[in-house]
Amino acid sequence: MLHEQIEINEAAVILKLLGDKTRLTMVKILDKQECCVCEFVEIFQTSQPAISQHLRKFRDLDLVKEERRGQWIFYSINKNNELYPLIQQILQFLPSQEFRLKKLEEDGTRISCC
Amino acid sequence: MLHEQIEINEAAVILKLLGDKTRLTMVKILDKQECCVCEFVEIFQTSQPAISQHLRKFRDLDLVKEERRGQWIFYSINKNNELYPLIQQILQFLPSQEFRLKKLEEDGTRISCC
DNA sequence: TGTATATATAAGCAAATAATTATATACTTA
DNA sequence: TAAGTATATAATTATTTGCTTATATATACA
Repeated sequence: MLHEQIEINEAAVILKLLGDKTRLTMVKILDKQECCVCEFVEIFQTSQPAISQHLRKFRDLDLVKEERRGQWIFYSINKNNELYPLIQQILQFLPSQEFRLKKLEEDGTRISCC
Repeated sequence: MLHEQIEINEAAVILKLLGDKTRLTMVKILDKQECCVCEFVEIFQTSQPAISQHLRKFRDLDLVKEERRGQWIFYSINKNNELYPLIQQILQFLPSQEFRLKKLEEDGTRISCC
């Protein structure tokens, strides 16, 4: 067995968290680059509170790091989290989502903040 | 990239399915041995319809195979499912649940069917 | 054939979840 | 300091989920 073991209950919590297409996409993006709230709002064409609430769930599990820079708060994935190896394995199966940020750039909507 | 890619939406569906401690434990067990409904009822100390409903979700995604033998229906994991490689990776992080069936045997409650 | 056992399904309900709307906080800049 | 922007939080609501109870189906066996 190569991995640190994760208790079933704890694993179920993280899997449920990732079992939402918005959050799963967010994590896939954050695994490659940091991102601020306004970009997620643009990418998912949803409300800012909806995004903030998804991010809070990640924060509550210490899965992301946040760093304020001026008005903006940048989120990145916390690779030190004990659950990160599991997350990383899962993300390997998912297609790159870099096109989403590329699209923002092309549209000129990769907002001021970034 | 070693794996077949899985669309984000499809991955979110399976992760949500695994994001329940009962179902996650069921899959971990089924990955090692087939099991019938009555055993799950005993293991989880829950109702038979509750177990049947969990199993139906697996069947709907073709994640399990069922085989009737007399009165009993034995479930096993469908290793041919395109999502199985992802599931297998996830299960690697989880502690063995074989003790649960061992306990049934010791208790003499590894019921008539098995 | 009648009764018992194993399983599935349907209906109803309570809890959990995810969105919305409204508001608060923090920072920037004029 | 006032106005604007980015983000968080709280309250409300709609939807989803997982359980229960009741019932149906399939098989076994006396």
